[in-house]
Amino acid sequence: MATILDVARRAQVSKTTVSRFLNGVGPINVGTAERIRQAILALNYSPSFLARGMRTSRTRTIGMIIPDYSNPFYSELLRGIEEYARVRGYLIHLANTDANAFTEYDCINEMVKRQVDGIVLCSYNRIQRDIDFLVELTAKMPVVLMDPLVKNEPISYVVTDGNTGSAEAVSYLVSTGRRRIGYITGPNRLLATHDRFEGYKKGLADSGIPFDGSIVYEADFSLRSGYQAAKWFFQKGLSVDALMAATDLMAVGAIKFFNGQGVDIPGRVAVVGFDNISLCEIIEPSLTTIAQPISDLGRRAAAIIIDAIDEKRIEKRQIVMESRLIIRRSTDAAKSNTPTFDDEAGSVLPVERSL
Amino acid sequence: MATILDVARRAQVSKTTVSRFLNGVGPINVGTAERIRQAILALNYSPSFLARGMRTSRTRTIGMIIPDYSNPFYSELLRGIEEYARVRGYLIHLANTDANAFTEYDCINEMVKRQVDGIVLCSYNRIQRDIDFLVELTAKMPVVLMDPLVKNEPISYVVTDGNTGSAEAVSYLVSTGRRRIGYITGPNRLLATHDRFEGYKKGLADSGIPFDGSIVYEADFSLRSGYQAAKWFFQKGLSVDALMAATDLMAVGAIKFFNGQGVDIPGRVAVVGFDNISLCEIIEPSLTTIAQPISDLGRRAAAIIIDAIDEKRIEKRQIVMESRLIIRRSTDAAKSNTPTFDDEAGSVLPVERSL
DNA sequence: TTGTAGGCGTTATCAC
DNA sequence: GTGATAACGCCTACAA
Repeated sequence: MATILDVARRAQVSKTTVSRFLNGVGPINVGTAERIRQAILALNYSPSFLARGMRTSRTRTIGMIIPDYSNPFYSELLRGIEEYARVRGYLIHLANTDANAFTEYDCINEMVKRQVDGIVLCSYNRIQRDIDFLVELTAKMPVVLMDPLVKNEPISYVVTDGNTGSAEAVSYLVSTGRRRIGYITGPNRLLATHDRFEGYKKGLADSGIPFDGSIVYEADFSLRSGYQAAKWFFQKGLSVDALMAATDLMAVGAIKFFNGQGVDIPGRVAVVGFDNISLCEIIEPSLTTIAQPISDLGRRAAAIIIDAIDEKRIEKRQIVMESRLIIRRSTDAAKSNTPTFDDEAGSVLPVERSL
Repeated sequence: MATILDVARRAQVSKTTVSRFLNGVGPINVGTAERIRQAILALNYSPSFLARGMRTSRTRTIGMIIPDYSNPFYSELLRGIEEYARVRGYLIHLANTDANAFTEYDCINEMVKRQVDGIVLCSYNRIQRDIDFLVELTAKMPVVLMDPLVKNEPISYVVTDGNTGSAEAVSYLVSTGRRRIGYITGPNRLLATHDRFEGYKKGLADSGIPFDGSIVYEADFSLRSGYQAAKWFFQKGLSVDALMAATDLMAVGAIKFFNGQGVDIPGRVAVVGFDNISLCEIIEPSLTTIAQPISDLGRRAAAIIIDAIDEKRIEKRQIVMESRLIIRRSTDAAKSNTPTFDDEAGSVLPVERSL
């Protein structure tokens, strides 16, 4: 590989000048610039990321840590991040934690050792020691969470408002005549879980329906756990006429169970998910859901990190995106099961708050 | 961050000795070693990847290039690669090409510039100029393809034998009384496509059924294209009693269409996919498929690269894994739609051939 | 068994 | 406008 020195020699200048040319700093004689350009072309030169990184301690790399490859939500998020990052000259380091707290810790450390410029963390891990660790980390490099962890901590995040959407979904269900609305919640330690659950309760309150903890099941976001949740409701006599789940994956699991038992959806029970992953249009009945602008979340997370680096200000930003109810067949028998093959749902206005 | 010099000073030795200690080369006095160990611990030192990379031109990074985030096949493959790589101290650089040849080329170049130690390429791109480019690349660093591109080129690959499995599936369909078996093929330029298609033809021949090109539809591996394929068959009068697709995603698309039209599966038409992604158990009817050991493919690809680096021999390896027919409801009404929540299908014996 | 010294390819700080 | 020169943190002959 050609080095900057090779270019310098060929253009008959010093490496300093070539470096200046490359980084666009300081004035350069137009003729000189042209000679350098030629030399670079002729030698097919491209600067060494390693050497650059060593000098600048910037690697043009973003670390992304996710808990579960099998959830298409993360694939979609990844897409948003990776596409945006690449356009701006960044590459992604990807690692999976299997929702394990120790692995998560290891992954973060590995990324830090690799000197990534920033980290997008989809954490499943929520004890105070880890929060402290993250706050400390945030002081050293941009970190963006895809779950707001704990309120009032000075950490950037990009999330979807799960409260409003969930409340809206409840109202919608009530408007279609449902009264006993069960809920499949996620891991209790996640704030996103709380948000959505609170929205569900708020929706009930808005409709004057008393909250009933006996029709709430705690699952773990996985398809399997959704399946088991549905089984639990079923074995209890299926006293609900609607079921909301904190994620699509769990809702799909529930539908699988109900389908297997011949429970009519939406006739006997309506089902509502959260996320709007592509699975919603594949499962039958197609799944009504509270849509997150998933790849947009990713793009914004990447933007926060890259802006922070490029503009050298590590300022915390907390972005809350709006959700949107998408009605499909699992709550409305008049809807079709046919996929639309649409691209991502239209734009939503984010609510942002700077720290 | 502490440097090797800090450690050296604290342990009262030279950087050389610390370096030796770190890399386990040359003899070191046991007492000295202990002092170094302490110093490293006390300073929370860890070597700079950048500096190391510069000296050794190794980054402990593997580049992975995939064509499509929305296909769970790649998520699963990624999982295999990433898990295996991490255990051996490697991290993944991930990039998506959207099945675009130019993007693919750019991605490869970006990875090379980043000095990844090897590349796992899921290519969608097959013109000779690119093959030459890859052969050339292979001389410089380990490259593993997940599609054998062109036969007889000295490039490593890890693939599943699509021929045998497809033939087997045809025999199976015939054994259940099917005679008119249509086929949804993939992009013509991919060898994996050919492989599976040839297997299909072989299966027909084995059963004494004449091949009929008029019931073959060329699609592009996407769900949408499978949907359209089914529509095409349907509009032609649905003269087939079975339909095989070169990927699960296309088969799922086809099922979606048939379900929408009220076409009975498997009664009116049986459907068979290829891959065994988790979607097979989510779609209804659940999808009979020719299973690839997906995450195993990933692990082996990663192993080839890491072995090549660690053992410093860039030897080409071509691994062909066996597939396995999994019968579900889309071909057999007696089967259930219930997901098994099994982990990956049992082990299969790979056939390997070294160059 | 350990230390000295040089260089990997950049960028940054000075001078000129 | 341009060029020496000194780091950045590590590995590796070569010496001792």
